[in-house]
Amino acid sequence: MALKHSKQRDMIKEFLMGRKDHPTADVVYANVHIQYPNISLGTVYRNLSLLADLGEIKRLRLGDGVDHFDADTSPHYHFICSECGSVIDLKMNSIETITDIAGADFDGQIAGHVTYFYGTCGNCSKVQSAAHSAH
Amino acid sequence: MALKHSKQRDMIKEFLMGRKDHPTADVVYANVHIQYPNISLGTVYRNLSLLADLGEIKRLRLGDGVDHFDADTSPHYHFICSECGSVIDLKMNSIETITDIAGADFDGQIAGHVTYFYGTCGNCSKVQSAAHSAH
DNA sequence: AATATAATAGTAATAATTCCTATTTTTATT
DNA sequence: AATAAAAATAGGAATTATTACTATTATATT
Repeated sequence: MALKHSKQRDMIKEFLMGRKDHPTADVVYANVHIQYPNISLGTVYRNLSLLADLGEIKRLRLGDGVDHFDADTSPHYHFICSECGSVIDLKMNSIETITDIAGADFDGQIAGHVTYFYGTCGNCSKVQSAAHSAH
Repeated sequence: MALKHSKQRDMIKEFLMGRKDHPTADVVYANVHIQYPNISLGTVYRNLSLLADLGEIKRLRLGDGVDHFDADTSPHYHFICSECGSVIDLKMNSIETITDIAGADFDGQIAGHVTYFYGTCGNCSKVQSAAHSAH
């Protein structure tokens, strides 16, 4: 049961901390694999899950069918672009009150909420308006 | 391209309209299969996706790795119980303002948000406190 | 150094969902 | 009612993300 140190886990965490684009498990694998060629995909999955269970990273489910991971565990929200799929941190005021609003007329215990926003990111918006004006 | 009528699709929609528990594709299959024994699982999946694309039903992704479906397309929010997995409609005031809050300092276009709440449902809360007081 | 145990690599298995194709249904037209 | 065109189906194969299995290796403890 006692946790043992592993180079693979260190590299996975370190890689994730150096990124702000919320990569998926296979992106983590592809990158760590460059510096540590015989790491296995199973090890990446196992450690991402372990780190998430320990609370050292966060697992993001953003409706695209693949889990994303984030080394930033501070409370914040995400935007996923419907065009290019990129995941972006949102700087925004707190919306924590929604848990109270939801619990006002409910007989269970609300522990929390999952929220993410979607639409067209800044880059894709620019590309679209450029393509439009070119016609 | 023109849509053609099918008994299978009717039965799937009808079944879904008679339920308020947001079943998954295989639950839909298991039930419709009773009255229409040679319907295939692929047909259930295809029609659920088609109906969702047409906007006649809603596809719910609630973080449990399986898609749920809801015949109620009016805007409302869901609660998923971490104990028993049941999905419950929430009657609550609007939280639509969160889209504006999120968009205040963002350079893309926010089209909408996905929010669901989790915790312990009323039933499971009762069971827990009963088990606790029995000690 | 010896031992115990956690972690790994590599592969097999699982689960949800989508894809494929020959056949059947539906719908429009005669 | 018969014909023809297109959509939908059944059944099974394929895909994708993820987890499980197991013999071997790495880590930590005495």
